[in-house]
Parts: sequence; C-alpha cells; structure tokens
Amino acid sequence: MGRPPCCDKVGVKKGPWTPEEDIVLVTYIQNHGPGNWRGVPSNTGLLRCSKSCRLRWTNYLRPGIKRGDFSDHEEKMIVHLQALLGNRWAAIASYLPERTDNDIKNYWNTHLKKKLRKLHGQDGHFPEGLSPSQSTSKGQWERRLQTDIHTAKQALCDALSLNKSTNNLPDLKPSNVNYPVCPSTDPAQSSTTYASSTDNIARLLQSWMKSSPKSSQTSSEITTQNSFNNPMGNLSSPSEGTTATAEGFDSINFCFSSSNCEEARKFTPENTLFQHERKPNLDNQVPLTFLENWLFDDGAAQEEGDDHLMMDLSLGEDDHGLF
DNA sequence: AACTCCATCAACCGCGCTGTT
DNA sequence: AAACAGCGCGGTTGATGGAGT
Repeated sequence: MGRPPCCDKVGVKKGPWTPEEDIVLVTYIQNHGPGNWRGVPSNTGLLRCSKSCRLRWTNYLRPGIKRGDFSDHEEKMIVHLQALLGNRWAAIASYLPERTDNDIKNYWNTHLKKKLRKLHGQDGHFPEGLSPSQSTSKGQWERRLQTDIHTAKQALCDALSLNKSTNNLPDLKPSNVNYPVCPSTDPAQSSTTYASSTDNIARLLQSWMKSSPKSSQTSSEITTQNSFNNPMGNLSSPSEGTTATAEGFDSINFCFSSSNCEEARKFTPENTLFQHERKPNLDNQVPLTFLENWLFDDGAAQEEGDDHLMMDLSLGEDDHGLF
C-alpha cells in the first residue's frame, strides 16, 4: 500500500513552465501569499500539481533570487559548507544569500565536484574534511546537530538583535528560508510585491523569448522592441518598451511598460512585502573569514567534546589553488 | 552541414518530517 | 496515539544547447 501520489497524474501538466503560467502563479501569490500550495492549482486553474507550483516559486520566481555565475566567494562557501554539512543543500543555501538549494546542488554536481575531483585525484576521492569522504567520519546526525546549533544560535541572535535591526553589521546567520508572507490586503503592498516578482518574470521572459520564439507566438503574442540579449542570471529590470499583450499578461502589463518599470525599480526587494523571503545580501560585503569564524565557532564548540568531529573544516592547502 | 557527445539546469519523484484532527 | 495532509528536501531525470568530429 504505497503513498498516494501528491496529485492525480491525469490532466496534470509537466515540463517547463510558460511565462503565462508563471504570471498566473505570481499573481496568485501576490494576492494570497506563498503557502497553501495544495490550493494553488485549483484556485488558479493551473494544470500543475501543488508541488510543481511550490518548486517553481521557490526556485525561480521568488524575488531576490540571484541566478547565473557563482562568485569565487560563493564557490568557497559551498565547498566549505558542503564539507561541513554534507549534501544538505537547504542548509547550505541558508548561508548563501539569493541562491536556492536547487541551484547550489546543481552547481555542486556540475562544477565543484569536478573541480575538486580534478584537484584531488582522478579516482574521485576527496581528502579528509572534504566531502564526500566526510560522511565516513562524520555521521549524518552529527551534521544535523551542527545545523541545529546554528538554528539555536540564529534564534538567539534574533532575540538579542531585535532592537538592532537597522544596524550595518552583516547578518551572519543562516537566513530564514521560510516564507512567512501574509496575504496582503494593502494595495500598496500588493503592488510592491508584484514589482519585486516581475524582475524574475522579466528575466525568464527574456530567456524564454530567446530560446523559444515559436512557442511565444503560438500561445501568446509578445512583442518587444528591445534586444533581449541578457544572459540568464544577469539581473535586469524589465526592459523599456517591452509589452506583453497575451491574455493573462494584461494584468501585469503595466509593469513591463517603460513608465512603470521605473516604478518597479524603486521597489527593491528590501522595500517589498517579499523582503521576508529575501535572503540577506551579504555575499558582497561579508568577508569569507568573518563567516568562517562564525562557522568555526560552532565547530570549535563541538570539537571540545569530540576531537575528530570537526577535523578539517578549513580548506586544505590543496584547495587554495582551487579558486 | 550533419551528426554525436557532453554539460547544464529546470523540473520531477519519492521519502521523511511536522502539524493537525 | 493514530491517521492524515501538506510541505520540504535530496536524488535523479530529461530537455536543451553547445562543442567536437
């Protein structure tokens, strides 16, 4: 007696999302907030299962997501955190502002794994302290424990810094990856919410139009006077002169027009309702050592009780040539 | 130019956890 | 306490585009 499927397979659409679907989803979340995914397909008419909707939102449409090239800094962080936490991508993602766990996971599998393998031998063996060998010396429960400590630490930091929310210190804690966004009843908030999401939609529209001009004409009529030559991941606001005239695009058409795009730009994620969802932007400002110290702090605390537990958390000498 | 191989990444699948009834 | 529903996570797959032959 197996678990019933999360959604009946009949009539459920699979495969890549179209801009129309994205817009429907974003519009819905704008009005109702993320959550209650079960009800999203029925309430929006999307022929997608709830999981697909959630995934699409969290990995792609959610405001504040950075896509594209990973910086050296981010690479180091990933390698480091992977060694520390193992393949707990969600936990790793909580330390990397604006990156999704899926993105990090993909990047690890396609780039970093190879890079490390190259450095540490063709057999794919990693040195002590670097994953995947870490799993042999450090159990899953131990890594979980570490993350729990992080969480506790975060809670403590939160509690202690409630009155210092405006300070300039980097937020050296795992960002909250939950999306405690309440349904907005404030029209002003709604508009800002929307604007923050349209950056993502604009980006995907660009890549979509580049990659599949045929489908863009069959399902909708999208015109643009701009050259959409931005590579995916190169964040840009909706381009001037861009219009989306498909049914369903109408509701957000204002945001793709030139005048409103300026407005949209004002709605930085920090100003939006979705700011809760946005990971703190610390990748640019926070020196790695700062964060490392914080990480090691945890490690050191645990090491007191277990010497081999936190064996080699710093990047090995070999890794210095990695980046 | 045509074909094959490979790399990348968005999306899917299945399982486990947690909250609710 | 048990059953159920919903969500989150990690592993895997498949479509796509680019590089190589």
